[in-house]
Amino acid sequence: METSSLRIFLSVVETGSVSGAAKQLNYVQSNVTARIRQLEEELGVALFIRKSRGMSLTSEGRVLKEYAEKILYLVRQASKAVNESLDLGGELIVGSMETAAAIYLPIILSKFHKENANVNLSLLTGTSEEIILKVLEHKVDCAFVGGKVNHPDIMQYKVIEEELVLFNKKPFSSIEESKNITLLVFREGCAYRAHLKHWLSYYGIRQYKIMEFGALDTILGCVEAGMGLTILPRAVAERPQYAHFKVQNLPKEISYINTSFIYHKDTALTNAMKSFLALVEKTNFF
DNA sequence: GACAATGGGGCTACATCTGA
DNA sequence: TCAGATGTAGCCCCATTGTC
Repeated sequence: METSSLRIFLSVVETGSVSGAAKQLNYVQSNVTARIRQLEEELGVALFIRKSRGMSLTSEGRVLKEYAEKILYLVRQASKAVNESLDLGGELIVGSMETAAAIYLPIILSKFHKENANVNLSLLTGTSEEIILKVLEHKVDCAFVGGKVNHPDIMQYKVIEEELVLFNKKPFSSIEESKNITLLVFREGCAYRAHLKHWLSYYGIRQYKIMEFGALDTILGCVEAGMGLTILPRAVAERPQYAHFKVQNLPKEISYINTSFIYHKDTALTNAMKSFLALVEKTNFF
């Protein structure tokens, strides 16, 4: 069994079809079909259920998927470790939710870069749920996410307790004004979005519209235009570029959320990873 | 029309053989 | 011993077919 076969296998799993995998890998469809067939012959089991539109995993396929992800992760780690031993620096992929990427990461990443100039550092942003999934799939080495993560494979510690505040063009004088509002939020899976919904249900407000965005600047631009409201850490309002926003406090019971630093318990502690962990530990986020 | 499977043929890497 | 020739296996692409 070759790693190239496992890559093709995982691509079919990810895209849900042979043609999708072929497009993703820049192969022709027949090549992917043949490689999957070879893998099935080698293992003596069917890995996929063929459908008229795409393929889905059999129970044996699901077992292989788990091992294939681990094997390819180990191969990547081995490559990183060898690069480090050759003093090539290796690489580190850091995941983060948008706000942490905008507020805290520039400080950490610039420090890390100064101390580890030969490490190829990548930053991947998304919602907390998306980033946690990527940590579990070993697609990022470590990450900053909102809230506490309850998963046995995740190592975590609190880096900061954020105070969340309401960003609205005209602050509410009473909660009655918040009926039929528009929420300006990140995609489903964002910890702040969940907190905002929690805040509304706290006051029994269930009628609202939702507008989703992918970037912090866009959300705040829409708040400024009077399109709706959002909740974000107070640290955002303290940034010079956002200092003109008038923010409103939330009830204390629901205004705090932890930002956690997480990594997979099986993550290989390469020099780059150790160095980043040490930096996060000694950084004062307040 | 979209998608998977199959057959045929080209290309490349590797092992083995052969002759100088 | 070494360089070139030959055979084989594996991977890939193209064209085509079958299924839904």
